[in-house]
Amino acid sequence: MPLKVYNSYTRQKEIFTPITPGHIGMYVCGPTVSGESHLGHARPYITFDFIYRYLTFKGNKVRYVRNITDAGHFEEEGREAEDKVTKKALLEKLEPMELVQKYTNLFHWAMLQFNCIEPAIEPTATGHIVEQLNMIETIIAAGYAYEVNGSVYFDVKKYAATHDYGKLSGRIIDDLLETTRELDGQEEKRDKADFALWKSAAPEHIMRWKSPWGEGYPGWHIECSAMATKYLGAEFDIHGGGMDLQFPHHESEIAQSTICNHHQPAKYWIHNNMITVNGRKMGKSYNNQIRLTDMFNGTHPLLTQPFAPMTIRFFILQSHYRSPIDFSSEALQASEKALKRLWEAYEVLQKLSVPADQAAGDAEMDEKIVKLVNELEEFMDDDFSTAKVLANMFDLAPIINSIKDGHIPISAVSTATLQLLQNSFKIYLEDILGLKDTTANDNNALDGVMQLLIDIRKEAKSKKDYATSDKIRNQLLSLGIALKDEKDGNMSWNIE
RNA sequence: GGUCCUGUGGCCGAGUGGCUAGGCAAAGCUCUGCAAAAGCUUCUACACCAGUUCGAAUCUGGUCGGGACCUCCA
Repeated sequence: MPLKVYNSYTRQKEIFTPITPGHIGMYVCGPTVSGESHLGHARPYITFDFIYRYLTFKGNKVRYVRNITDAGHFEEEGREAEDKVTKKALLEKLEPMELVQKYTNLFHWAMLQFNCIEPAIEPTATGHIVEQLNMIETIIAAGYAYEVNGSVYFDVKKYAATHDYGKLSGRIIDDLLETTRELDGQEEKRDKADFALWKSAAPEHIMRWKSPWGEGYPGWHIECSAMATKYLGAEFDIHGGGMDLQFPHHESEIAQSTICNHHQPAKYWIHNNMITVNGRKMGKSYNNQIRLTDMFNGTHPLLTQPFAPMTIRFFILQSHYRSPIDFSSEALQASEKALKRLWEAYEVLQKLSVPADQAAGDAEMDEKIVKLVNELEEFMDDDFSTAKVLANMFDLAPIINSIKDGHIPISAVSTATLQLLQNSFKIYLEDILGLKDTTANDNNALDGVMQLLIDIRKEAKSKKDYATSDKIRNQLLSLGIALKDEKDGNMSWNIE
């Protein structure tokens, strides 16, 4: 079955065909490490993580490149046209690279919490100044950029005369909002639509590099173009990022790369939608961000409790990546419970076993299971519909639990079907959706203690000493350990 | 102002013109010493108005509401 993806560039779902069969180049805009990641940042990285996982599952070798923006984008509208990283560094009295390192480490830690597979290459902007300078020189030589007072700007008007500037973002240059504010550097530009490739650095600016136009630092857009070209070539398969990057960032990347490489950089542009708070995009502009560390700790006025990284991942998976999701503590709570239920069914499933070569005793049930399982790939092939994948899994969960409870006899399903079900749950839940058990316990001592308590409680119950059995169960619960009596007289437990 | 997206049951959210999305919450039942869990059942909606169609949540037009981008932004 062919994979179909929605290409932002053509605004339609297309059959995905890698440029080189079996190999895929994917570039995703990474974080600007001038501050701590918030909930909104989690979405693209989780989204492109399951996309990466799925492409790999489909038998492709994927080179996943995600940059670290550590040079800081100049603030085009800022009074001082200061480098963002530098500005914060001064406030915190840290060396710029010290700050960059701190937030890079924090970012990596958060990605680990979310069970995101690390990219194959994670290039930094500061590590690719040479490549960026080369690219800028090529653009100047081609006549599409000009230098003013040590800064270099891309000539959008000239480019647009012969190229499709605005196609990706659906923009018409003449319709761009007229800004009335006096902006730094604005008067240097020949046209308000022009964007900076290189900015001359003021004397107090710490991050600076030598260039043919004097000391300065690179513009934001050029870094992605330079790194993507270096590691993935003039044309690669996928370029991803948040929808808010379509303009001007990705539009500008297209223009730069097209002039340098004579080619639109990416065959497929994939953009994830935003996470909103009370209907408003989470971000700097609205000052409504919830930092990831606050999510994990529950330390934010909007949170009623801490939320585990897997809960957040599951929350994101429950809606389609191109739909906006509105954050709320209630919605997260629902996700937490749903994930728990699904995961417990999954654990039950892995413990089921049937005799080899058993035929299906209930053909209808057997077929139903096979159908639900086979649809999983169909859904993922349809532009990564993770929400539908989960819906089918929730349809399968009661069947699994019923088999365990005996409401559905184990003889109803064939050996092949049970194995298919077990394998598929593992592949989709763990390998593709990237979920994992967060309550997993690998402490042998605790296991032993729990077994001891369960034995004592069993004994008490058999003597109808309910005072003792209830005491054990209640005390454990107050410690956050839930003990459940099962049908066969056994007891199971898990840490809440 | 320009470009675009969107309005689904108590809440969150899938939705390809005709077929129960799913989750959470709630209620009832079964199981159970009690509880929890689990299973079964119930609650069955598509902002409003008009149109196209045998048939529209799904297409078209309009009205009203919400949002994104046009500035750093995931």
